[in-house]
Order: sequence, then structure tokens, then C-alpha cells
Amino acid sequence: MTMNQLQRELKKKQAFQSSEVEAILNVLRTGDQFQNRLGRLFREYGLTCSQYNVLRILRGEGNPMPSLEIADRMVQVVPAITGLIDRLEKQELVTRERCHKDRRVVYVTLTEKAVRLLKEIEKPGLELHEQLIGHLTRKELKELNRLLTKARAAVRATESDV
Amino acid sequence: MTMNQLQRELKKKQAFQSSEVEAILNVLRTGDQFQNRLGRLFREYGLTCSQYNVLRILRGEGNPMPSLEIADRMVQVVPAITGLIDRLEKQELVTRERCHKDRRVVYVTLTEKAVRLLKEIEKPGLELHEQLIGHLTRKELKELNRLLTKARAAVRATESDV
DNA sequence: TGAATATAGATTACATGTAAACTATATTCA
DNA sequence: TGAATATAGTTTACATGTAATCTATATTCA
Repeated sequence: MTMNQLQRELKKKQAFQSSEVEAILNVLRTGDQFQNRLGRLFREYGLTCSQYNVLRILRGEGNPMPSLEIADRMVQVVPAITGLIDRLEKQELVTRERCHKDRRVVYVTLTEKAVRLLKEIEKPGLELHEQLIGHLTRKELKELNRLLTKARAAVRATESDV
Repeated sequence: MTMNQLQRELKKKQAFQSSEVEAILNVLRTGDQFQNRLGRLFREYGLTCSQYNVLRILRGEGNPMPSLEIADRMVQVVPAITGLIDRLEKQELVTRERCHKDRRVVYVTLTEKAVRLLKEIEKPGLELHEQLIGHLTRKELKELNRLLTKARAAVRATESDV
């Protein structure tokens, strides 16, 4: 039997329909597992993956940002960002302020509390990332990054087909 | 500037903290984009990604399956499976039946309607998978599968740390 | 045998992700 | 200028994913 690892994990009896299907399932499953594992770490600090992502984007930018600009950097749909920021605001990790020049725009700002929290997560976060994927060699990491980037290139092309 | 593609996509100013962080973000983002695109196809047939996944598992197995067995093959947590099957039942794509021997177990069975629906999705589904990742060579697909499988191997190891 | 434990699944509570429709404000251009 | 259009964000409705807790049924083993 030439059953591969993914097939075993999914307890799949038949072979995959095609190598393409197999590769995509592989990407989905790996992403899912990483997200679950990272999510568990963030939860220890009272955050979800998405919430952490918002905080990181704000810190990376270094300045207040409009809600939609944040959403844009998160592969996330607009309506979701509202509730996400609501909850961060309730935790006092961000503040919201309406723009004076363009009153449609809402600026979101990181609080000191959030900066401290991010600093606290930094070390265990880096360590977990290393544990998760540090057993790949430099060369393998580089090749993985190249292949994934190449893979994503086609996604936008299929969008216009719709 | 040695800014790479992922950095550009995320409009990230600073470099990634480490190659490990970059690779993991790359996996997460690619998985997310694939899932979004596939989800849009399934929605044309009234299904979500997870619902499609359940139907595929049932068809692959060929026999009625206990709820938890389905959940186990889906990276999904138990409580979610109940509502998922509820909705499939409402759409008349599966039926539920309690096991006589062990009355705790609920067997889920695919309906004829579901089999027809899966057949209908098959061709456009395969085509989309090819569009999404078919521009990678055979060799690249194989290497991608190898690297992802290797990457996942560490996830379980980090679980026991918790 | 019968109490302790394990297993299958459901329920509840909450955060997230998606779509569609809506409000408020800006911009464009005839 | 003022109607048409675009933009930023919210609201609503629903499917999903996670954790904690609960019920019903089986199993184990003193």
C-alpha cells in the first residue's frame, strides 16, 4: 500500500482525487493545526488569534489606523472587524476615535496595556513558532515559503472568474 | 529593499521576527485564501466548507458513521459536529439513527439527494483545485506535500507540553 | 453486584467569519 | 449646485469553532 501520511491522518480509504486536491487539503490541515495551537497560547493571555492579529498590526504600524485598513490586512471581511474591535475596546486594549476631517472614518489606537500584553506574549510566542516549525532546515523553510507564495498567486486569478 | 511577497501582501513595514514566524504566517494565509475560495464554490450549491467535508467523509466511508467518528476526521471539536449535522439533516442530506446495541451512539447516513449533490459538485470542484494550485509542477507539489507533512509532525509534540 | 469511571453526544455561552442591507458622510460631475 | 455615486463603518442574520458542563448509557473492577 502506498498510503501517505495525510491519508492516514484522515483515515482515508481511497487515494486523493488528484495531487492538487491532496496539496490543498494538506495546506488547509496544516494551517488549521497551527492556528489551533497558536490560539491556545493566546488564550492564556485572554486573546483569540484574530484579536492578537489586530494588536500586532496596530503595533507594527505604530500609529492609529482606520478600522477598514486593519481589516484589509487581515483577510477579513468588513463586518467582522466591528465586533472584533468592540471586544478589544471592552478589554481596554484599544481605543476608538472618530476622525475630524472625515467623519466616516474611525481611528483605532493601541493602549499602553496592550503594548505591555504584547511584550509579555513575545517570548513564549517566538518559542512556540520555533517549536512548531523549527525542525525544518533553513533551506526547507525557504522552499516552503517560496512554494506557498507561488501557490497563492493563482488565488486572485480565480477570483475574477466568478 | 529585500521585502518579500508575503510582507508586501500584509503591508508589513518591518521584517518578520524569524523565518519560522514567516513560514507559519505563510501557511495560515494560504490556507485561509484557499478555504475562502473553495467556500465560495460550495456555497453555490448551498453548502459550507465544513458541510461539504462531512458529506465527503461519509461518501468515502461508504457506510453510516457515528457522529464522533466524523468529527474525529475533521480536525473539529465535538460540540460543533452536532449543529453541523443538524443543518445537514434539515437539508435532507443526511439522516440520523440511534444504534440499537449502544444507545449512546448516533449513526449518520448519506441520503440519495446528497450523493447526487456531490456528483454535481465533483467536476467544478476538481477544476477549481487545479486552477488554484495546478500551476505548480509535479515536483513542486510533491515537495510541498512533503514539507507540510513534516511541518505538522511537530504540532502533536507541542500538545503534550501544555 | 454496584459504585466509580469512561464514552457518545447534546447544550450553553461566547468569539468568529460571511452576506446583505443600512446609515452617514464625501466626492464627482453634469 | 445638487443628484448620482463612492466610501467607512454598522447592523442583522446565520454558520462555524471553542470551552465548559450536562445527560444517558456502557464498562470496569473491587
